[in-house]
Amino acid sequence: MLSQAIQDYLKTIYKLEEDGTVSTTAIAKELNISGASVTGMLKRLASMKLVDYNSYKGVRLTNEGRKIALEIIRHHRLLELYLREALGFPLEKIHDEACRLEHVVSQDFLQKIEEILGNPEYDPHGHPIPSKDGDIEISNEKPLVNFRNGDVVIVKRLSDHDPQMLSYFEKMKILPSTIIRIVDKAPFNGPITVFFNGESQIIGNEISKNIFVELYEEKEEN
Amino acid sequence: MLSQAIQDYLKTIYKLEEDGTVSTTAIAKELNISGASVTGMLKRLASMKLVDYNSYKGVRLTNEGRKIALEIIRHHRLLELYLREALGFPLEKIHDEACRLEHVVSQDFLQKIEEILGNPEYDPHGHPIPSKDGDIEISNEKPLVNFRNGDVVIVKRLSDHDPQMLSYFEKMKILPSTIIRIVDKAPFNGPITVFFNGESQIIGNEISKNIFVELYEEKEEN
DNA sequence: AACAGATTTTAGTCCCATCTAATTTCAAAT
DNA sequence: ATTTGAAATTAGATGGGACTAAAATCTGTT
Repeated sequence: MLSQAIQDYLKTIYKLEEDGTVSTTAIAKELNISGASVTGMLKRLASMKLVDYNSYKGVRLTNEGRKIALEIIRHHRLLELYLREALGFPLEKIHDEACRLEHVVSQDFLQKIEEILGNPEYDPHGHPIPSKDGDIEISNEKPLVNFRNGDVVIVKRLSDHDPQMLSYFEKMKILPSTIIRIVDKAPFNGPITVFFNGESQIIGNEISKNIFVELYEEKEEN
Repeated sequence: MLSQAIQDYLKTIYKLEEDGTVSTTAIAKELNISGASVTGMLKRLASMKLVDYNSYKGVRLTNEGRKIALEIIRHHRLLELYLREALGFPLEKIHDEACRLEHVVSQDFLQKIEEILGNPEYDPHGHPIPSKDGDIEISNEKPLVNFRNGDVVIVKRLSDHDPQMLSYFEKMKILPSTIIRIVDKAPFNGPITVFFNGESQIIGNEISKNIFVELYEEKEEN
């Protein structure tokens, strides 16, 4: 069994990898540890063939490393959903709890909750849940702020970095599947007036960068 | 936060404490580690005021140490019950899973599952669940083997050390609350014929030492 | 081409929790 | 009272994973 520390490194590298190779400093920041510690661990991970590492040039996951990262992410997202659906956790508390549980739950446990949840595809923030084999949907939603007046969009995913922001989303009832019409974007990166759930709301420009949406295609009645 | 190792030591010492002070070797056996390691840790625990420790004379929990041990045991037993009741785990698998989860679940998590379980008093093996303040029922049931022909007893608790035995109990439907009549004890520590759930069964002498029961007092109809 | 500043790595330390081997202490029996 | 065998402790080592301080490397700018 890989240590919790190693699992956390792999998970972090996976998340950061969207922007090409991953720098020592980026990992250090994400995990709140010193750069020197990261260098040390990257060498270990490289010797275990979990990452490809070149001094001063950053790091990438190997296939093996990615597989493990996705396994942990699978645990995390299933747990988040279970905490929310079965235990009624508020959105802003699920992340931390899942971060601790993800390293210790057994396959039996995961199988049970997956069944109970009905083989879900997305976690409560809208992230896709990797399959047992490590397949994961590639999603390409964009931040709300990128869209234009009059656009009607559907929320696909919320950024989950800031618990307070999540708490705000929950209070506002801005959640995955929410359908939003952009009424007005104030100039100079000002607030955005939107319409959803039957009323107008104003949301800040910064926050709107953390709501990831797609253009909403009206479905035909059947 | 105390390390998982420390939590495990305290839990183990608590369990062994029924027989007065606890020896280094007993702890070592229980945790599957060397005696030398235990001596080292006992010194640390003593310096943290979690145990009273005298070289060569064994160890006892302080009140503070006992409080923490009971907290962990509370986690463990609530989790065992939840795994069984809510997730349908088989009896023999709940212990290991709970051992891993008990160190990482939050108070929020425990509160939720306690609610869902309806503030239970016993875990699936029949052990009392400590309260939040660390109060725990003192129970005084005796092994089935101690009773005599004709006695009618109620199962209070099953020994949870051997998963295979638990699996056997489950298959036999010998569980806490089961009412058993002792029909015949074969001589020379032979097997015991018992009657319960409408049929006779024969159980081995060894196994009967792991079923803890009390004399059953017939309740009046009301 | 060389320098400045940021990034990264090296060198050396620390703490936790374990280990083995060697030694000490205890307690029971002669 | 001495011996002896078990139990416990000490001594010293190891690996994991973090740290700080110092040195090395990279990159962008002049």
